[in-house]
Amino acid sequence: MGLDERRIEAYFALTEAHSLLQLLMEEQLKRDGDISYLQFFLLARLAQAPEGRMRMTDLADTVIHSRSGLTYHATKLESAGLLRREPSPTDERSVTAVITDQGRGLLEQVLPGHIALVRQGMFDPLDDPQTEALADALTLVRNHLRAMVPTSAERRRS
Amino acid sequence: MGLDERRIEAYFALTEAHSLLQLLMEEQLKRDGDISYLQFFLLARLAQAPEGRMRMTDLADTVIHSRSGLTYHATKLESAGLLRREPSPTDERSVTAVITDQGRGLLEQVLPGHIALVRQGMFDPLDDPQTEALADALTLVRNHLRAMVPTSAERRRS
DNA sequence: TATTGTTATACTCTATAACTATA
DNA sequence: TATAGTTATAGAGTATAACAATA
Repeated sequence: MGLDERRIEAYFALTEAHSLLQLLMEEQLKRDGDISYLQFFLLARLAQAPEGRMRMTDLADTVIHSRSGLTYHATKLESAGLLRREPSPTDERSVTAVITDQGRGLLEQVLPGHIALVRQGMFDPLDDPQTEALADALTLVRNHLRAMVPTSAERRRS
Repeated sequence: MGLDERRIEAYFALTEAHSLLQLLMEEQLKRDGDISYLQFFLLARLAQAPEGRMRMTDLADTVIHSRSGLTYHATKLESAGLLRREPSPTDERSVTAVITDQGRGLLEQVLPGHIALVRQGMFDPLDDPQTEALADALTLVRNHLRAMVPTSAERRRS
């Protein structure tokens, strides 16, 4: 078939590891902040952006969803007071999503448990060199995939 | 916070890599076999089990879903002729899911494109030592998480 | 009593295309 | 004409608890 056993194993391990991790995360985030995994990621992504703000379309691309899907979640997060949407001054078609203080507060509330779970679930079984190697490889793969996957705007065109 | 930048980066890379990969997979599987990622995994898991058969509860655990969720998908796959359900001879409460010839046929139809995509998306950016290291680390993490996550029966009890 | 699988039900999420407005 | 975001709507998937049958 052209892809050796070792690689197939690695692929399935990636998928299953991520599924299991996500199951644990979903529980933790629900418990600590009554928030979904996806919404946590949206807030986390916003929080690390300059001034906590990002254009809707760019935000959609980082989380892979269709724009309508992002609108759906943005509406929910906005109702909960965790982000707000502002018109862009430079391009009036654009909307900028901004994380609120309350949104940052929720992140702070949820992050300690989240990070503890990441450490426990993902890094406890690895020593330092293995951790380095994993980080290096995953970063390469992620960057490669980013280039391969069309943006939400590109997908829409076709 | 106790978890260094490198590890947080690796964690986010895992999540994003898997999301991007899944987006590509979903398209490929839909196109080549009109099947979802989850249903592909159910069939693939069955196909690699002895005699292509597995107890419903065990199958649910490998794919992480609730039992009712598995019943939902098993019903769809059965309607499509891709698996069948048989009563277990040893325990009459149990149901055994068995992949059909048609199910194996669909896997064969879909696998070449799938494997090509795995190679292109996941392994093209890695050299051999990096691939080895990634496989080793992900396998350790996966096994560790398997032990951490309660089975569907255990989750039900609580 | 405990376990297996199913069902009913309500809910969340997703995806498409149509729509408005700005560029 | 192309792009940004929203909306309407329809469909897929999910989770819970209640259920019947068996251990």
